[in-house]
Amino acid sequence: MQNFNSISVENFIKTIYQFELREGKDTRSGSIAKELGITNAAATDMARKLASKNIVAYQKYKALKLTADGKKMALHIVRRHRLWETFLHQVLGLNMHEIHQEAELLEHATSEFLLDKIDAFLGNPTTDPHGDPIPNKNGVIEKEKEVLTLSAAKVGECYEVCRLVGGHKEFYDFCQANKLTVGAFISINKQYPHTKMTEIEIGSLRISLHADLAGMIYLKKLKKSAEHISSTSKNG
Amino acid sequence: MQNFNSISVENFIKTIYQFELREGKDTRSGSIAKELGITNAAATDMARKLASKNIVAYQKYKALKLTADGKKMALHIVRRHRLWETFLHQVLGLNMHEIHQEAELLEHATSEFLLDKIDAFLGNPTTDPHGDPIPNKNGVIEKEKEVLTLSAAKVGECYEVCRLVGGHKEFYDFCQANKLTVGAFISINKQYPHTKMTEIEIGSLRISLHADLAGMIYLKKLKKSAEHISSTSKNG
DNA sequence: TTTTATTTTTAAGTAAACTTAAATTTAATA
DNA sequence: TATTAAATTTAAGTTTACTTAAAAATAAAA
Ligand SMILES: [Mn+2]
Ligand SMILES: [Mn+2]
Ligand SMILES: [Mn+2]
Ligand SMILES: [Mn+2]
Repeated sequence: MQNFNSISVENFIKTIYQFELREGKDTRSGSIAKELGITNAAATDMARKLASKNIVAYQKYKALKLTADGKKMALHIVRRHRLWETFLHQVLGLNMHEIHQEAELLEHATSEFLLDKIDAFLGNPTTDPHGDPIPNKNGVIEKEKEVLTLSAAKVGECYEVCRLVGGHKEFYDFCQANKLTVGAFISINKQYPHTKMTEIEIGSLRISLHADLAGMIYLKKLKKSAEHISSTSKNG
Repeated sequence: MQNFNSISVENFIKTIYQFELREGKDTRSGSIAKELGITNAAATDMARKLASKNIVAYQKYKALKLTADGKKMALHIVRRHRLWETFLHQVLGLNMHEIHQEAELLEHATSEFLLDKIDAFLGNPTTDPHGDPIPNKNGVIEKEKEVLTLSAAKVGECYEVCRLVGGHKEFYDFCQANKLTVGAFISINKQYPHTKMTEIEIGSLRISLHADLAGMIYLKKLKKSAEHISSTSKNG
């Protein structure tokens, strides 16, 4: 494609891409800086530099946006990240948090050649262990399905957990401890809008989650009945 | 152990370590610079910097030497490199040259945690696919066996190929094309000291190699007879 | 042992990726 | 709307890992 980008540049581009998608996150330079653990000044410098290379569409004081080129780059990095996550999970058995951490480094040290080998070895997977879609070799990614979070789910309905969008250890520890894994089946017992709590049932467990956590758990509605569900859970 | 070293520092330390071992290679700053593709001036800078951190024992105009600390660091990098090579070969089926290239990058992006997982997955291997020993977790490496190269082998004797010390694609391509793999059995037909050629027999093949290549192929003497050998070759 | 060639070091400078501190702009609030 | 607060940008400076060019030291050749 073009010459090679540094780790700092790759992380910067990837972060903008991810923040553009996730609601509740903006792509102002300050937010990107905070996520990357650098100062606002450094983020501005980087934004200006990438703008000169037509990777970022930069306007002073405005939110950062990727150009078409930038987005394509981001998708290639995301592909490396998610294929590594899938590989580390399936082959070496690392857990949700561990795969993320390791992939964060490996994504910057992986040739196209090696990536193809990993992809083929895994049988060209389309989602990673967190339920996130893996862009294909051309940078094409399955567009976000009409998903809803646990916070927005309807009382009485049954759902399948299809995505865990966290990133931090504590979140995944909580999910694992409560059998909230991708593919798990749950039903909604009650919503408490004022306190922002959701009470769910998973297997024989009944747990209450605050929106801070529930908003990171994405669901897919099921047709099946609740009774049927409890006996066919994929995970657990 | 200590804070983290950059990729440049890791490659520098590793190169000194490897050049210290390989005969025909010296560790003068110019040699290291050439190997790393940097200028002599840059190598001198790095040597002085690492000397200030007690990683390199540096004296002006003298060959570079690692301190005890430096050697320990080098062994940890070598461990990462060789475990990755083994993993890529055994799990993803990459060839001799490919594993080296990829490991050259991955070795700098691998946590102790992940390395332990890889090590355990492989069953704590002690040699990599090139026949090179893998240092253990504490940086202890099996000391070089009394090995001889193909150039120095005796006519009429039988040997097992135990190490391919090349590094460049063409060498490995040549070896693979001629069934010269680690574990292969060969016998020496003739030595031509003046032209520095060695004629060997491997299976039904009879090939002649110049010392430039033959010097990179290490052998272990066998007790078995040549007849027995041809029917029990591990590789091929 | 001179002279010459090679190697190494020093000096000065660059680019990337940061930092802190001050100036500017935008957003929020009284 | 005027004032204050928060975010962003600019300016200036640092560290790392290089570079080129000149000076100094070592090694090789005459
Ligand atoms: Mn990363
Ligand atoms: Mn993921
Ligand atoms: Mn390397
Ligand atoms: Mn090797």
